[in-house]
Amino acid sequence: MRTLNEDLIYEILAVVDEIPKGKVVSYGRIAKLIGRPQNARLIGRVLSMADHFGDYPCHRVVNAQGRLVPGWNNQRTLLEMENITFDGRGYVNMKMHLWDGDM
DNA sequence: AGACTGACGATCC
DNA sequence: GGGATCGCCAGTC
Repeated sequence: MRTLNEDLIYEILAVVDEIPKGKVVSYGRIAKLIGRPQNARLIGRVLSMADHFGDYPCHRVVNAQGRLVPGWNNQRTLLEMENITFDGRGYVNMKMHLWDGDM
């Protein structure tokens, strides 16, 4: 049986791949979708190695504050290309771009 | 087995 | 709205 980790990766990447262009999702939102509402940190962990599994729009995943990935300054540029807008501090406008999820 | 860490979230101030 | 603290879960040392 696959380790919990492998199953987790599959589910997370599936959700990430479903994120429409011009939208962003918080880690907590994905965590809830995969059935681990309190494991939002796992999303980031998996996404960090998502590139090893394939090409996924991990740049569309931000935290609940709308903050981008620390150390990945280029993420903002990628999001701007997707018509994502930012507020004065460089945070994503969650109110406007937060993906509905499974709605 | 135990302790620390982290692409987080919610709460409190 | 922003900064600080606690809580969760899994991975890593």
